[in-house]
Amino acid sequence: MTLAYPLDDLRDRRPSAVLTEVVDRTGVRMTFRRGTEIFAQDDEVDHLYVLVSGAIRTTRIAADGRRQIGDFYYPGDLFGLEPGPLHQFSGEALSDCVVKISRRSAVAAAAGEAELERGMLDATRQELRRTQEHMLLLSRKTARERVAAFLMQIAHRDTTPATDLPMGRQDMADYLGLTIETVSRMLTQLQSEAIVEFEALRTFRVRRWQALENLAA
Amino acid sequence: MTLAYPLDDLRDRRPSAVLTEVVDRTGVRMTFRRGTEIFAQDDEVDHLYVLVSGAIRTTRIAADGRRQIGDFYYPGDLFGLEPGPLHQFSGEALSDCVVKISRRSAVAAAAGEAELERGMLDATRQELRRTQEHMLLLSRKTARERVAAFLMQIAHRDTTPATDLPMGRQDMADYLGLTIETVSRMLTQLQSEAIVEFEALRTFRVRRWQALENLAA
DNA sequence: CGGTTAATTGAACGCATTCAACACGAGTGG
DNA sequence: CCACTCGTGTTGAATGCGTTCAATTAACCG
Repeated sequence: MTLAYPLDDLRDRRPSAVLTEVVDRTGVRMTFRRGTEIFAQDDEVDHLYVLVSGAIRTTRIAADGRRQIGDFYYPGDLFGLEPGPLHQFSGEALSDCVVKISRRSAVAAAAGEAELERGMLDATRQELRRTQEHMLLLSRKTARERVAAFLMQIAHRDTTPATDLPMGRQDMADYLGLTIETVSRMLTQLQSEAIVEFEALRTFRVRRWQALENLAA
Repeated sequence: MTLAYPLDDLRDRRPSAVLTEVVDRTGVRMTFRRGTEIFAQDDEVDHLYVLVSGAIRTTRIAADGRRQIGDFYYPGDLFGLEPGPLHQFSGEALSDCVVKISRRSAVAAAAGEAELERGMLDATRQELRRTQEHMLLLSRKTARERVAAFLMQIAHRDTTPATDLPMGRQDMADYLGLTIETVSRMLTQLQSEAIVEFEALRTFRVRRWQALENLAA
């Protein structure tokens, strides 16, 4: 393997982390305002994106207008990865954010074709796993369980006591396959049972972890 | 790339097709009786499977007993591919079937490590795409639309006028995130509207393609 | 502050589920 | 050939969860 860039300290990382590192180092830094599009549905897939700060959602609009959120991404995440040559989802900034972007060919040049492929495989696998979990949530969970699982997932990723929700209720609803009203009701319910507590509309704190875990099933 | 097996005629195929071909040629041929398990949930992922004849389902049982079908596989399909080191799904024979099985290391030896990885990436991408479509079906479609979409998907894959359903109603229900009763009702409904026609419990014929497509949304 | 968007709450509705009974088909044995 | 049984699928009636439609409240931002 020939390296056109010093990556020796990356050898022991998992393959997708190498990609992340390369993009973070060599990619073009771009900022996106809250609500703007980073890539669009039907765009060609040619870049790798690493989120530096802020939060991203991937969205898909069906022909009849029904909206679905593919996933949410946070700092450090690689995103914009898709199974085909065209984007099935669009990528949008949930908040003002900083993204590092590289063309695939640039990553291949920096890390080697083999390393790129290894990283892509690893990253695609992670994506598949997330999608499978998401599918399970959608297929057999009640509204209550979905919302609980969602809050747990979000709260799980940061250590700070108060967790920030970068997305609005509509985004949560479209991710969970529910309506905005149902999401709101479940949040109220979980709060009234002292399982979570909302300090603001988009900031909450888990009060009873065990209860939340049991619910999330 | 060094080849320990003659694969020159495979050069122009898509990467996953190379894997399929290698497994089909060099793998161990095994037969499974209807209803038997080919690999189990929590088994180590170490093999590649190519279905020669019959049909397969992948199943996942949640802690609380809720059952979900990941996907159905047909002759020519590569299956048993998963994102992690352990199987999240079990693989079961829907009918008596013939499967060719290779260890990953054997495929790597036959086709080369790079070719294996390229093929795995391609195959994982296909898997991801199927899962994404499945997710869309589960998140925002009505029972009627789900059943219609399912029948269309099945009917689409073969050219014979009468399509065989290798799975029972319970499997359909668990794939579609519905109950067996709802599936049955929707089938009756679609039939009463002359959109499809059941010649037997597990054999149907599409009467009005356009109507079915419109429904499947 | 007022104006605007986002979120919550309430009431009625409807789709899918649940619970229960019935029909059908395949296989077995009298 | 019919009776019996078991597994599978269908149909019916009642219930309930999440949606829909509508009104109210809360948060955000100039």
